[in-house]
Amino acid sequence: MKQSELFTKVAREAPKDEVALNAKLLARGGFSYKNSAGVYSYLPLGWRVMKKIEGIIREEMDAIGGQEMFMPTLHDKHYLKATGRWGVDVVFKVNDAAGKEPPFSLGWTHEEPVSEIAAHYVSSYKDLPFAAYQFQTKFRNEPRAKSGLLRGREFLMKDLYSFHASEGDLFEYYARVAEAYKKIFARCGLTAHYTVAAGGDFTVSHTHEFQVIAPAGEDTIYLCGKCGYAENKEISKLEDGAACPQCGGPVGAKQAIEVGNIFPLGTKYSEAFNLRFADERGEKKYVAMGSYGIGVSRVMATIVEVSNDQNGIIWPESVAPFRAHLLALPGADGAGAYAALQKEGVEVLYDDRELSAGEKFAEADLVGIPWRIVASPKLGGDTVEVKRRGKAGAGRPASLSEAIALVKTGKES
RNA sequence: CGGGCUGUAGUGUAACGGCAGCACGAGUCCUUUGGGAGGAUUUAGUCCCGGUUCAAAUCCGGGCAGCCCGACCA
Repeated sequence: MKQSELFTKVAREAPKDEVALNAKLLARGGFSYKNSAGVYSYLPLGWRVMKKIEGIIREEMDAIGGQEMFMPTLHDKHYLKATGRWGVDVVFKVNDAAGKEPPFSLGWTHEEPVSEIAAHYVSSYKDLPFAAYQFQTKFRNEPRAKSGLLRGREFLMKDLYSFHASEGDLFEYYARVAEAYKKIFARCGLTAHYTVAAGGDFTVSHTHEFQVIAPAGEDTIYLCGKCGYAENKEISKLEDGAACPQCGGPVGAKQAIEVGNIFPLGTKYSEAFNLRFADERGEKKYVAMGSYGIGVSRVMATIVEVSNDQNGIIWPESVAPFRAHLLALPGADGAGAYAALQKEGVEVLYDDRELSAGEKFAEADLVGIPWRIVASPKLGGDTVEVKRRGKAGAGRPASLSEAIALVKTGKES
């Protein structure tokens, strides 16, 4: 797309009410806009990143048999009352008549609705197992929104729920989801550590989180430097410098961002919604469930936290809003290169604006698109410059066709 | 939800209880053009409600909002 047509603009300064690096960079680049504390809009550039992340998650969920669906935001109060979670303090209640009990809550998670739906369709062991997921806006009345997009009152989440005839089958699937999560975070350019944690309001048993080491993280984990085993401080009996319970190596305390979690729920929710099946002998049993979340907006913010330099964001290719940023410096015409890139199917943002070279370079660095192609009057007619965002020094001159091949494949010809 | 801090233009700041000003940004035009260039011009503000006062950005009360620490959490 032509940058002159993009309705957002890059800002030289960050908003004064943002402290977190992710929020500063995302706001400056025109990726996000804060509507109120902990409530953000995703602007065209930011939404493209979100869609890329969503696409990666969707592929991996589909690969483990997840069936995508979409559940409501508005939840009748009988759902949370059934599981004793109506009183959870982060739940937003929606009022109607004054003085009456609010009839609805806004969805903060979806174990209850999905359990009720499953109960409607499941009657036999032959109906199991299955797993369903959605991308849905979650609402949580955080007493204190903070850390920019890392902790909002409203955020996009992928939530997967699985249904099984036995605990054994549940844990088998649980391990498959953990593998899928590892792939997702790796594909998003993140190093996520599989971490033993507590279940909070979701389950009494221990659960697992995926934690990305970052100073902005709200969690402290004890991570083994040798084997990678990790425990969340909230349940851990370890301390900094202790011996790893798995391999005896040294564990270190690290600040980390929780980008995903997986919960073995057991039968808590199936009992509340009478979600039962008849086994091979006709005996009624409760379905064993698991739930598995990834905060999509948090993943985006986490990538920004760990992938940047003093000039701005450095997007991994897999989630970048565009693959290439074509800059037409003053006196140069980038139209031919733009057409050629589009013809080759390269997602390209074409900076066709009348700005000085310095401004274009500075803005391009901030926006952080992986491949930069510069058209300049200093270069010969069909020659451009190619540079990888984050690489030092000037770009490399190349013919337009060489440049396109490089951008498409990421490899020198 | 407890504790703290702060609300003047998009950002940063100034104004004794006495005309709301400056810089940067943003917009328009001209000149410039390889790392945020220069000139002209325009734009835009005292968070809200009430009180005290001849007079309130300034003092008082209440509200609202934002940020930070804690508790809680994808």
